[in-house]
Amino acid sequence: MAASADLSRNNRLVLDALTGEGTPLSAYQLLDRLRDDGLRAPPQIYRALKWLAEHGLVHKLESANAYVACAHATCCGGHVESRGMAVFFLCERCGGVKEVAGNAVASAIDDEAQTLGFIADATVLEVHGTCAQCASAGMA
Amino acid sequence: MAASADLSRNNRLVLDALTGEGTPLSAYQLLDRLRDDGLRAPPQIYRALKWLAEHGLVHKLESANAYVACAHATCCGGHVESRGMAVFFLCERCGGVKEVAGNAVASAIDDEAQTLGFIADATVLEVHGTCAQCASAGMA
DNA sequence: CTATAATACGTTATACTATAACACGTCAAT
DNA sequence: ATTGACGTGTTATAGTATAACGTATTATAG
Repeated sequence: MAASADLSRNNRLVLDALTGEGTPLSAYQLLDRLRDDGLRAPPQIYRALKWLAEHGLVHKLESANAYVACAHATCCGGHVESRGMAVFFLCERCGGVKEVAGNAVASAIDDEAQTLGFIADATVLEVHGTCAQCASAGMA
Repeated sequence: MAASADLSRNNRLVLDALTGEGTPLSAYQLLDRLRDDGLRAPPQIYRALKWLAEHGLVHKLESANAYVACAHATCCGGHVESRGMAVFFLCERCGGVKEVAGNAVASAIDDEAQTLGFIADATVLEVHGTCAQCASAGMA
C-alpha cells in the first residue's frame, strides 16, 4: 500500500527532486536537476512522472505544465484518493502552491454534475492568485 | 461593450471557427481549418486566441490544450465575468464540453481561499468524465 | 498636413512540452 | 531455458506556444 516503498531508482530521484523543491517544477527543470544523476532524456522524466502520478505521489498542475509532490503523501506516504479532491492554490508572486482537500468544493461540483447527468471521474481545480504571505509582504 | 462588434478579420475568423465547431479545438486544428482564409502561421492564431480570451469570447481548456467559444457569449454577445466562474465539463467520449456558471462552486472555493488568506484572481475548473448523452448511449 | 502612437497583420525562427518506437538488462515464475 | 513483466536508455519526432522582426493602416495631436 505504501507506494513510496516500491520506488524504482528513477522514480525516487524524480520524487525526491520534487519533494526537495517546495514549488512546482516542469519536466525539463527536473531533467536539468537530475542530469548529474544520470537522467539525460525526457522520456525518463515523463515515465517517472506518469508512474508517480498514477500512484498519487505527484500531481500535474495543468495550468502551469508543472508537477508537484502530493502534499498528503509527504507525511503519511500514501494517499488513498477515496473520494478526495485536491484544490491547488498557486501564488503568482512566489511560485508556491498550496494543496488542500476541498470537500465542500467537491460536493458543490458533484451537485452540478448531478444536475447535468454528468459522470465525473477527474477534476482539475487550480486557483491562481496571491498567497497570504506575499499579500502581506506586498503591503510593505 | 459588445466586444463581438469590434472583431478584426483574424479574430472573427478564429471565433467563427470555434463557434461553428461545438467541441474544443487546438490552436493547430484552427490553423488547419483557416489556412484557406489566409492564416498560415501559429502566431496569427495565438494572437487571435489571446485577444478573444481577454475579451471573454473564448476560453482555454488548460487540461486539454484546446479552446472553446464561450457559451455565454454566443447568445448575448457579451460576458461580464463580474464575479462569475465557469465550470467546464469535458466528455471523454464525445469530446463535447458543457460550460456552466457554477456559483455555488465559486463560493465554496472563495471559502477555502478565505481560510488560507489567499487572494484568488482566476480559477481553472475542468471536470473530466462522461456526459449524460454518452452515458445513456453507452448502455445500449 | 505630417508626426506620432496604437493596432493589426505577416513571417521566420525558436523555445517549450510530451510521446512513439526501438533496444537492452534483470529477475522471477514457469 | 524460456517466457513475461518491468525498468531502463536512446533517438527521433510530434504537438504547443512565443520571441522578434518588419509592414500596413488608421486615428489623433501638434
